[in-house]
Amino acid sequence: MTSARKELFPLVSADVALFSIENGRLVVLLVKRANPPQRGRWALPGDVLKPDRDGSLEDTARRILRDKTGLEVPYLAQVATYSGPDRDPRGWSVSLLFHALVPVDEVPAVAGSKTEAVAWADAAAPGAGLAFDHARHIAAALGKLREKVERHALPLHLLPAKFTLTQLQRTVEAILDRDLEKSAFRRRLKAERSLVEVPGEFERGVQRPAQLYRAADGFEFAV
Amino acid sequence: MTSARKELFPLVSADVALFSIENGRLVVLLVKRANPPQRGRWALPGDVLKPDRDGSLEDTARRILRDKTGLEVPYLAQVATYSGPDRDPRGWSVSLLFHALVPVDEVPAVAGSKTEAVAWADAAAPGAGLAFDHARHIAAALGKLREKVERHALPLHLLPAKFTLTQLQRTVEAILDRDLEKSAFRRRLKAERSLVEVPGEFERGVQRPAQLYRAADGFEFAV
DNA sequence: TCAATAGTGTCTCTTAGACAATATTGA
DNA sequence: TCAATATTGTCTAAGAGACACTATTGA
Repeated sequence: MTSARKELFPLVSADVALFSIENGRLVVLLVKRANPPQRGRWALPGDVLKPDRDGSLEDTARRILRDKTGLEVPYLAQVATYSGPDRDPRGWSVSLLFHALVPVDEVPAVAGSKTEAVAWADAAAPGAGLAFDHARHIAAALGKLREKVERHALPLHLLPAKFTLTQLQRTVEAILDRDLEKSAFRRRLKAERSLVEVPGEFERGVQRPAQLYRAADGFEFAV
Repeated sequence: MTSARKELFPLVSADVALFSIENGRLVVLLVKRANPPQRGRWALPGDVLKPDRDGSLEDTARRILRDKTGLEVPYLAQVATYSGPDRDPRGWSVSLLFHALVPVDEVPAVAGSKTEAVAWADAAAPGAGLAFDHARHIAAALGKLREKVERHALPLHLLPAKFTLTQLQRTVEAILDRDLEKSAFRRRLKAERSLVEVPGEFERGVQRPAQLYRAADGFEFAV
């Protein structure tokens, strides 16, 4: 039976690269696998499709994140699909990779509150020894994220509801791993409609207060 | 058994939007379905994954094109994955959509040589009444193609091995559905390394001969 | 010579990068 | 007043669009 299944029906699953910002660094969520195969190794959160519970593979991805982190993510999108007989020791498999963004102010909640072992890893260098082909998955998910941001999509889903332009710039810099020119960056933002000022609200510090902004109504993380 | 399969194992398949140029128009290949479901309706060429024969879903896509058209396409890439319980009457299904390009000089061979009913349709208006969600698939595949070309990827796989700059420009215009400025277009090409002159070879007509070019070694259809 | 298209030159406009100058707060 | 950023302005360079001009062939 197992053999028959192997021959005729591939294993279908979803994996999620959940990104956030921690201390100004772009990080990705890993979980320590509690079950075989690859038990004990770090991996992206993932699970097999449950046709009786999931209305789509995107639903599968959302279910995975709910189960592992308790979060409803504000942004989730397909990155790529991987398939073949050798990716998973259980047999012919298809897995759909998603990437998702979670606001920086929810990061502590994720890392702290779970019984399962979860950890944030540097997105650009998640470490060696990951399960399956997940090192490649992370690289692909990051590549897709960078591609969008390079094309001027604003990763507002990584920020709190209200944020300063400098915070946004630091976030974009963390994703692209390079410094941006302040005045050019701000000029670009003004030309768009993605942001709106929150009138009269400022972030205060030991310096001139910074205007707070929020995402415009109907904002989407896309070009 | 069928019911058990429905519950536990989704149907996994691949569909391919094969694009080419016909009389200066961007066209996409449709086949008339010979078997249920949706028998007799026009659809993208597609088939279910055969785990015993396919090394990946990309292999499935190549096999589909080989079977329906006899062609080995020079370019094939993932567009998106669609999934859910209601897309296909046979039950929970996952289908991976690819787009592919075939050179304009192979178009007559495709349309003519097959026993199955195949036809080229206008890619931007493939007509009503397509099977499944394939109208949406075509739109998505075309959107992905346009996105790449907008980002300055050159669709050389749609052209013969040797081509003129005007032929290339017409091809890009067919994809984007708008006219381009000749001098700006050529300036852009010169700045890249994607093309090389074929020394001493020209396309002749009733006008000044046009220099022939070919894709540079290692050319890839990407940004 | 002319029609037809290949190929080039030049102007302008927009946008991005570099960098400097000014603004406003808490300490 | 000063340190520390926020915010704005200005110069320059690169690239894109518009448009016109020159080049070369067959008929």
